[in-house]
Amino acid sequence: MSRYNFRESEQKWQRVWRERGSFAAHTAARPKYYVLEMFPYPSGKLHVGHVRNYTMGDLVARYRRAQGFNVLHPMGWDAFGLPAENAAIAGNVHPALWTRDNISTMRGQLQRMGFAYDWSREIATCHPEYYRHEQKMFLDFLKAGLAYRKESWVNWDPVEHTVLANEQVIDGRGWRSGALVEKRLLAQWNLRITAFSDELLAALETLDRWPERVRLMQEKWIGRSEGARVLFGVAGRDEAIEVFTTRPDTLYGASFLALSPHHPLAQRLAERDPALAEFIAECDRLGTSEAVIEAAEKRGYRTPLEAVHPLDPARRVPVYVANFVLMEYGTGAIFGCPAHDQRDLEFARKYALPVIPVVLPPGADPATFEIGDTAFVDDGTLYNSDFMNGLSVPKAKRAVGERLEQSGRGERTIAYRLRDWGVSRQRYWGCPIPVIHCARCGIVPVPEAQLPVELPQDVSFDAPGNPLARHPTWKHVACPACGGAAERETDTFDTFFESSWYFLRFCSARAATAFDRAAAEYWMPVDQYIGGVEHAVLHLLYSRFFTRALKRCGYIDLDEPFAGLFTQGMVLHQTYQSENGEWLFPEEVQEDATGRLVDGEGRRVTIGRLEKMSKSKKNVVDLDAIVDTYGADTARLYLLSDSPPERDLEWTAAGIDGTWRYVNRLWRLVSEPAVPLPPVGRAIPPAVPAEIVVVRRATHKTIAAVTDDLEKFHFNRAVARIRELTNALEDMPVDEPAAADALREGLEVAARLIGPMMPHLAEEMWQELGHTTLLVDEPWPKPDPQLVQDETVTIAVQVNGKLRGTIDLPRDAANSEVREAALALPQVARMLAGKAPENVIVVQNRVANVVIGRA
RNA sequence: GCGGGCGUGGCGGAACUGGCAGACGCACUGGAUUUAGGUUCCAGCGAUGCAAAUCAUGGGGGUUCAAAUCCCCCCGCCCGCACCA
Repeated sequence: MSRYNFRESEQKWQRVWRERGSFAAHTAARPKYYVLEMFPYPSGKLHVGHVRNYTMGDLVARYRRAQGFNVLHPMGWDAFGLPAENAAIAGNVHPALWTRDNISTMRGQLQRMGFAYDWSREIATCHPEYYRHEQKMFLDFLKAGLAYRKESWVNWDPVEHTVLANEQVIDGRGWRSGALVEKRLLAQWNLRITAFSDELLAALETLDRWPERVRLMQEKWIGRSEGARVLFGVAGRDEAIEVFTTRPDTLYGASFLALSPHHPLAQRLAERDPALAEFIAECDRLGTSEAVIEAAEKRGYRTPLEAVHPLDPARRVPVYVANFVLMEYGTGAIFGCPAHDQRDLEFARKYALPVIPVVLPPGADPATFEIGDTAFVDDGTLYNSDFMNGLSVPKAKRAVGERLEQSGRGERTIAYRLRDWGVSRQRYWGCPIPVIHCARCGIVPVPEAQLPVELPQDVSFDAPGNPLARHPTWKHVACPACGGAAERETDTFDTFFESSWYFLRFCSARAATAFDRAAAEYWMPVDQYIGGVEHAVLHLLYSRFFTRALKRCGYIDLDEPFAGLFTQGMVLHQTYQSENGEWLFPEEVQEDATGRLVDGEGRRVTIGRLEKMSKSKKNVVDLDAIVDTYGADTARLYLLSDSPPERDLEWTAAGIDGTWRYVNRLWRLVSEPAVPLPPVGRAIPPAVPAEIVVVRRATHKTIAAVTDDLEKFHFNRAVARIRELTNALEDMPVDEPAAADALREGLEVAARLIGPMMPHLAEEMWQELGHTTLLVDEPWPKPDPQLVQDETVTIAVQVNGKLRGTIDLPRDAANSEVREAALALPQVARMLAGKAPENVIVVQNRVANVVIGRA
């Protein structure tokens, strides 16, 4: 029995496609389709998670191509980033070389998978030919007021002299140095994404081919909330504290004010109050991560200040500095109303502050209503609130807003959670920010003619700090304005900068400008973007902003870069640990004679949790080994078939084995057909036996179902349908007349349908079936409408909603006919016992429910 | 903490707009073929039960002729939280 020779076949077809330029995209009159997968960071080797992503993208690209679309399907490298620098520090290899080698490895792996990319458009963002254009964009943003410099807080590692990412801060210490992290204020470049807050929020509604959850996450991230700014006086001082609140209606329930540790007033007080300074320092040790801050125990420091209530000057409330108040949101100060906010309530209980209810729940008695452990946060009727008494919450908000505005003690306003995008990084391996600092002229943009500002090659990583800043000559330049001695900016861009416009570069990857406008206007927006849900907010929001910023600067007339988005799940694998707790690679684990899992030396191995594949836990599979053993197509089909694409997938050895067996079954069906096949192109006789019609129906139903499934990204279901068709073809009644014709029809359909998933095998099948064309150039099959619908349907018969039997009737039979047939079923008749049913509900072609009185 | 999501046999999952729960596969069991292993083929496979039947979609409640699907409460797990990409 022959096995499918994937080694020969995959190499052969990859060569044929390459030689024919099958996947090169050109602008054309045909309708375009731009398929894009989130490009990888070249971290070393391709990860199975990447392959899952690209397999889906390839399926879409090949499917749309077969449907006659002019498809653009490019690939490139998000090549700047921290890991290259870490490798340089750890392994004494230059980031550029490390990156180049990784790209070369990973490109080879992608090519082995047979993905239909237009390789002539490959880009790597670390090349000056790429990043020079974003330097120009930055200068344009600067002119347009979309880029500016401001001080912001960062995690500082005092040993390494570097800024740390939140993920590099572990329990308040630098991940490598172990030093206690400090917070520092640093002048940083920012992009004014908040200028587009409303637009970015409103346009989410237009993204109807985006997952609901991603739109929701972005909506919450932008976090528009209507509220008020309220001025509290400070007793005995000529000073005011401005707070932002979404609940100005609860102002009479205020029992304290809380300032962010970074609030200017808090900082000023700390200068003369060592205990407060120590409290602030403690808060700072939490780092900048919002998750850590919010999860930490809520703590406050009581300052000697008392705030004067804006609506009642006789009332005073204490002023705290609290670790949970963020300087970045609102005004960096809040008023606490414990009765109607859970966090405030916990704070009030802890520091024995009064809890004054001012909103009465519907039906509650004002004389007895009290707040226990739970704040009342819903709508109700205001009381204890002077002029607001008796109003509902929305009406009270309006009333207090007007009152504050009249008295000059505040105003209604809208706050966003969204903050401007800090793009400065104190790192070497990134795109240099093209400005020059001159002692006389201040900040001077690098003249466009001098772009790109290239990274110096000769840098060292053997000392702490940013190698760019330490470089002996690079930063020293003449000021373009006055000609005097000046210094380059040594910060580089956040790597999200590169990924915020790469989809535009792909439209004309070798253009002398950032992109050719006509090409971009032809290809954009991306019709189908595919990537991990972990990018749901940052990358996707930055790209949406960037596109708008480019529009404002006259680059392109486009608002939304991604018309369709699909977010796929992760690839998980079992973890294994040895007796001493070390992680083990899957291939280090075996079964012993008794079926227990052991390592190479026969020691007991414990099975850990199912987790995302990661190098640190060693629960990874080697892609090259998989492709060596099973071939690219088997890996591709397995990744598509085992789980719904949006859900996580567990990689198992048994799973890929099963897929490999199917690949061979499919190949045998074509290479060793049960009956000799008729020649290519012979028409199927008009009249064939009923047994053959059944198979032909299966074939055409499969076309319809698979097409529908692919449209809806139900790839696992599409694979199941094709397997059902294969089962039907294996059971072909070969002795019937025209069986061979129906078999050829079914096999050709199977090859076409499986083409986007297993392109090499499909091409091989197509050739084996006698075709001289390339399957990749064949159109997508269309089902015969006559053969898609069955003539009879099976209708479920229920009694009181419980299945009691089924009846076969012609499709679309009259309700009366269904009713009669249902009542005639012996099981039903028995339960009726001669009585008439109370009701019979008939759902066409589906169900008949006989309702019998239960009395 | 906040925001988002998920939960169906031993396992991955299927089930359209509320209409036959378990398609398709993995694993397993029995049988056939094979020198052996593997492959291949046939049959079985949610639970209890001889059967009739009953019970089953994380748990509890509700709406409905009918609920995996809609509503309320609870539990568990996963993802994101702004300098990882």
